[in-house]
Amino acid sequence: MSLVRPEDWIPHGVADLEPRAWEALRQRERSVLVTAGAGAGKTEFLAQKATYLLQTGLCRAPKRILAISFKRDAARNLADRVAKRCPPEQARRFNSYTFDAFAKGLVDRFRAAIPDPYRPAAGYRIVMPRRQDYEDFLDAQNFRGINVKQLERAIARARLPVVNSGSELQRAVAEYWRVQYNDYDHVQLSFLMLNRLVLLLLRENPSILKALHFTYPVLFLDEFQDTTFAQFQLLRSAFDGSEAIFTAVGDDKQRIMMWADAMPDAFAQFEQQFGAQRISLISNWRSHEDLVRIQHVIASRIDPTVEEPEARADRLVDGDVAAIWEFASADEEANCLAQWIEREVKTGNAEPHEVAILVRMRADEVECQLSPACEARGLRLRNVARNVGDIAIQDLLGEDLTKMLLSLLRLGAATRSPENWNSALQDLQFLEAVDPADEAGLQHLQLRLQGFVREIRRTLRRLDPLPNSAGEAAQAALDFIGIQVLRRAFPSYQRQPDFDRVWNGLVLLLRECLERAGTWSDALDEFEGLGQIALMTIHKSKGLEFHTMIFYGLDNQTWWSLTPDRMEELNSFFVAFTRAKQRAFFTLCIDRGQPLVWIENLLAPAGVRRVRFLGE
DNA sequence: TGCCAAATGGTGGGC
DNA sequence: CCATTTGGCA
Repeated sequence: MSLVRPEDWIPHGVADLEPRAWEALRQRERSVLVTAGAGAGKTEFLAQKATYLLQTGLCRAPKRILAISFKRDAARNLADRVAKRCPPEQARRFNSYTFDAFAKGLVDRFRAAIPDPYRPAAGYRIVMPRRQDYEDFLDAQNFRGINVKQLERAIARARLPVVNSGSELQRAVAEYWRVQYNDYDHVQLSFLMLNRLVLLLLRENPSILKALHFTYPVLFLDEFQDTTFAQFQLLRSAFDGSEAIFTAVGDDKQRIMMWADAMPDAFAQFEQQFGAQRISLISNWRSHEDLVRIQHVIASRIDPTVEEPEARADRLVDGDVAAIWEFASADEEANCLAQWIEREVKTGNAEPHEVAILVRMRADEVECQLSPACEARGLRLRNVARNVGDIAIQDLLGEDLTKMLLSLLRLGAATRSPENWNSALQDLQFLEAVDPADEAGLQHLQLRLQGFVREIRRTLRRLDPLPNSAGEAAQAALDFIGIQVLRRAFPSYQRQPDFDRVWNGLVLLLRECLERAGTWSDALDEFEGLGQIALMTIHKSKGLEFHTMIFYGLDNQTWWSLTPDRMEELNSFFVAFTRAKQRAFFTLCIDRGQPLVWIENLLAPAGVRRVRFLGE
């Protein structure tokens, strides 16, 4: 593989980088903290920098790049972008993990090196404790002066070994570890516990630390503003004292996870501990200049020193691009919103799935409030957080099982679908662990898939697209994969309850979709949320973008905490506003509460007005 | 058991 | 902020 000289390297898939992005890309002497507002392309920047380092040989085999994100989506997205630009032997050296996957990987690889009594049995299980589980523990162990938040924070900060003495909180943490290790063959570890185990592992094993330092001279950190104390500690314990160069990207104006233990000063800590140079990007590729101007008013309120971004997107709509819509009643609000969206769709301004309705909280209640009015106009609202059975729709859609079964069913519903054929073939190749170089093996898979497609087409023709057919259709696809094969390939489906949770949700949602769809193809579209208006909380919308963003409920009851001195709430408002590519609207209903006068005063000079919304 | 005052939750993610 | 739950006490 021939390498590109650094001075000859050019970006891939984008026209060019802004000058500051070039500076941050070429900085190899020290760590950089790339701060940038919404839509600046922070993730894309990381993908370009990875491509640069790999293609120029500045990161040369066997050295690797370690990229760490919070969400699986983000980690996968980053890996995909690099894989698209680099040949496989280079892309393989770009390791994109979530914090938790990275921690678990270390525990699994070096389990034997974890000192007693913390070394977990090989068959340990991952648990995701919910509030109730912590409460039950505190109840059972009679820790009465401790609440769930305190316990969780204490576990996140505890250094192993935990001494079972001293404060009640410390005793609770020690007791918690003991209880989780009670049945040694079925040790139950949460991700928080895995994090603490990694710290212990690295402290006790300098050789592992050395190996890490050797393998990963380059580190990327995505969404750095949301780093928790535990995660930051893990990074420090793993890479303090190494030569590793970090590239962290983030936006502290979008820091909205402090209530979930994110550090209040992650950027300052990073600059200090890792001697990082701060570089701010100024382009906004998402929103047009009229929106960017308004965004900057909010941004300046959050951080008076922030630079005004340069809008790099075109304005494609006429009329107001931002406003606060006032309604006389909640019913009028629902009807007018549905009517407004219906008109937008009819006039071709925006597709339903390009419109998002965002809420502060309680998306389920808002769904009940808005859904009937939407349905009455033939619009569908998808509340991504809604549970089907025991799993949220958005989680269900992210599951490997769902993705595989969906492409198989798609093959049965469509006459020709090269896209789904390829993804089904890839899934099959992974499931059966067939080597990409094994021509005969691949040939065999193709034949098997061909046979299946014939069969599933027959099945779907025989089964009417009605709710009662959901189970049988899904089962047919699952049988093709084979449940044993699936479980071998995906450890997360080995436990029956874990598999059932996904399976039941899948069948339930498919059944629901078949209630309103006329064909299998429509039902699968409905399943994926095609042509539906997305409804979600601001937190879930982070990182996403929509043609038109409508925030439901800009009143002092929904936003009880949006006061001039509560910074994190203003950040939330900023995140909501900056999801919009073309237009951002906010609804206010006197039924529900009073206007937020200080917010209106802030936005008024930027031309955002409160208007009494009238339907036609 | 019933009453009233005080506390609490609400926004999330991870193999 | 406010609806709901919890806790103390009679």
